[in-house]
Amino acid sequence: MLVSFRGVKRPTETQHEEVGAVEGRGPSLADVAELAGVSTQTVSRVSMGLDNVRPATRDRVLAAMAQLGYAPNTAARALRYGSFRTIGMIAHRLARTGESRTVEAVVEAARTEGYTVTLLDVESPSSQDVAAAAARLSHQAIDGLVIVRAETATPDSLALPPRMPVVVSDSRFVGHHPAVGTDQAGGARSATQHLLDLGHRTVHHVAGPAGSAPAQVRAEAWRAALEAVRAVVPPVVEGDWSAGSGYAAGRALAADPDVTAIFCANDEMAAGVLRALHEAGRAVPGEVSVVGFDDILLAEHLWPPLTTVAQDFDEIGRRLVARLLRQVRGQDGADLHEVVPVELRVRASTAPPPARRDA
Amino acid sequence: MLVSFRGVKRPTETQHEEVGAVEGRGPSLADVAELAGVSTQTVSRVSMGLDNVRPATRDRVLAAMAQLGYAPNTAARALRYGSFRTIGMIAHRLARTGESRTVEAVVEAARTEGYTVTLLDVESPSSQDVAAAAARLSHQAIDGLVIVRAETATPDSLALPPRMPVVVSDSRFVGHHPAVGTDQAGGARSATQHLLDLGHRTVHHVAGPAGSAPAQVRAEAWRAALEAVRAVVPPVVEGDWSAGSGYAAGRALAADPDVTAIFCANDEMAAGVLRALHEAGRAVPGEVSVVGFDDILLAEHLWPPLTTVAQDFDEIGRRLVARLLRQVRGQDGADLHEVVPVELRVRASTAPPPARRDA
DNA sequence: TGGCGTCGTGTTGACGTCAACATGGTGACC
DNA sequence: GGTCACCATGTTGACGTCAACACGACGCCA
Repeated sequence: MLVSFRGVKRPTETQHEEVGAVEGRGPSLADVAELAGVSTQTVSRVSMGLDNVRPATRDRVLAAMAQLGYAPNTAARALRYGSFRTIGMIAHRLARTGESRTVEAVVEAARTEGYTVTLLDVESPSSQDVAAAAARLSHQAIDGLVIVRAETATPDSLALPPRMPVVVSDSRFVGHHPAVGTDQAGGARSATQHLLDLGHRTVHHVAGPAGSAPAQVRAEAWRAALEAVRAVVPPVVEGDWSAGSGYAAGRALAADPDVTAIFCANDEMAAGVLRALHEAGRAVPGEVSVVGFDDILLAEHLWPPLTTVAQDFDEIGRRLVARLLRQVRGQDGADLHEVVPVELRVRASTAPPPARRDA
Repeated sequence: MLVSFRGVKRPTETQHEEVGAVEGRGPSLADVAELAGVSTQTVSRVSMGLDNVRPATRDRVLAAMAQLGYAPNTAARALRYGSFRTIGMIAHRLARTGESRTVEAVVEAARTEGYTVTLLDVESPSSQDVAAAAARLSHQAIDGLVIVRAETATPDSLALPPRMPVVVSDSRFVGHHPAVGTDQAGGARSATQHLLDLGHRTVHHVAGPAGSAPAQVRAEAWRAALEAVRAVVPPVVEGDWSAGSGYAAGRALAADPDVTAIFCANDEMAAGVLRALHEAGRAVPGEVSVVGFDDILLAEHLWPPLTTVAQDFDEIGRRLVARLLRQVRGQDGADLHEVVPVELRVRASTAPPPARRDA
């Protein structure tokens, strides 16, 4: 776990080059102080905007700062304060909509708290990769860690640096760490119920990868909703969240004339399903209804506009940050799982099933 | 520009609490050294994995580290070395596809260089906001700065902290700072030419916001391609990159029976245009052809699959990071503008125009 | 057996900042 | 006119780490 920090070349010989030479470091308080003819402490006070400095002195210091191009050294401040005001965030495939929306929300929420976010993308959502990423980040300058969709099952909690505050979202680590997540089950249930309410006899499901906890929860809620009305539970078609996998699943489903309603575990896969249905010449929603999950920005502008379960990414981001910062401040240790409600957005991709041939 | 760094409470009174108490800081080299009965320097050597420590001593130190849960203090290391191995990145609306793809690519490229990325989202792409964000980041722990799509025109270069290496992408700051960008003009030209080659008499354009440099470049190249063949240059319909604005533009265009080909400045707006055309009952590509720009992950799964200009986000990310790190190492000062080539991906949304009524 | 290199480890100081305390000067009040 | 408070500013030390150097013990060779 202990990683060398080498490779940072720093000129040791060149003590004080001429003005204008490219130095490895910028000017320090001491440099400004010398130029302004005051002590470093006075410069520090000016730098922090304290008001117990005589205006004439302040002006002199500000002039010296400007001349030298002084900028405070963050490392020194962080060392002094013991905090970086930075949150680490681990995500997987962050260009995917759900992730990027969450990232944006967390960045935004962190900003309002005066924190910035350091990002790490892991190649796979496996426990090892996430743990390795966490270890890497722990060597970076962070005060806490947000882990988004660390999907693969893990036997235990993460091997994190001690004392590192953590909050997770939508992950297997729920139960081991404080968590904030979407109401996956409620969303899947209402999506399925919406289709049943429209008169569909049953609902097919294009699921996320088997190792993904949210995928499992969504599939389970879908199944439960069907069983609650004694509907037939068709076999699950498994995708990998990508539109391509949804397309593949959609081609299979489009070939089955009995399929009239499809609940997709996310909007990208729903887009693929829609394409497959179009290609097969099956009308949406005339012959087949489709529901997604996430409400990505494009959902409303797919064809037809997609009925979907909207996740409140902004709220999740806010709560993740709030929860983490409470830990950072030593106020929150409970491994609670907060659930953020979802909302079904009914658009044009769902309708009652076609008149039954055998009716 | 100088911002206070307050609000970080740190217990000054409590000197050395009992073991188990929640401390603001973790154990330091000194704590480990005391427990292991060695000097801090020896602990440091073990921590860095140097081999000039007797195995017995090393074991003792490692045991002490484990017992105390030691993790090296990044601030102190950064102060010592003068580097954080962290890149700052400023983006606007980063959940948008182009941005999130770039973010992902930069994060990935940075990782292979042993750097992590600190992210800052700005509310608007205006110069002030970007400058404010840069000032904020300069107080964070970064070695350099990547600015993505700082779109709004600016009279001058950014007011950045002195000595801060910067690289920009697709922005007005091109010319003032080293830049890496997509071949906007080439992409727009080939998109337009593709439609002309199919036999369309002219091509309509749904542009990005007027203040955006890439939007202007794309529009200008579209215009030039039309003028080169003496085609009529229809008025530009301006959007704001969002699918919703594309939808609005599409409704207007769909009402005009003379429109047979539309080049959209990005894929999201193209999705909105497609929806508007579908709603208006105009066949794509039978009556109207549509081309996008970006090749977002969903482009292939829109209906019909969208012909678009693919940006090589991974390559851009790699070059941005490489360029920035060269500056960080003091090897690169030229304000060159690197251009990354694009590729037209022809899919199903483009076809020859319908037979002319007046032919 | 003396000189010398090597190996393991300890000591010192510096990175830049800022809180706490110290100092000296000015003005107010009785 | 002396005491005291206050203000502007300076001095000291500590945050945690690590490079440079110091040092003692041991082994080798002449």
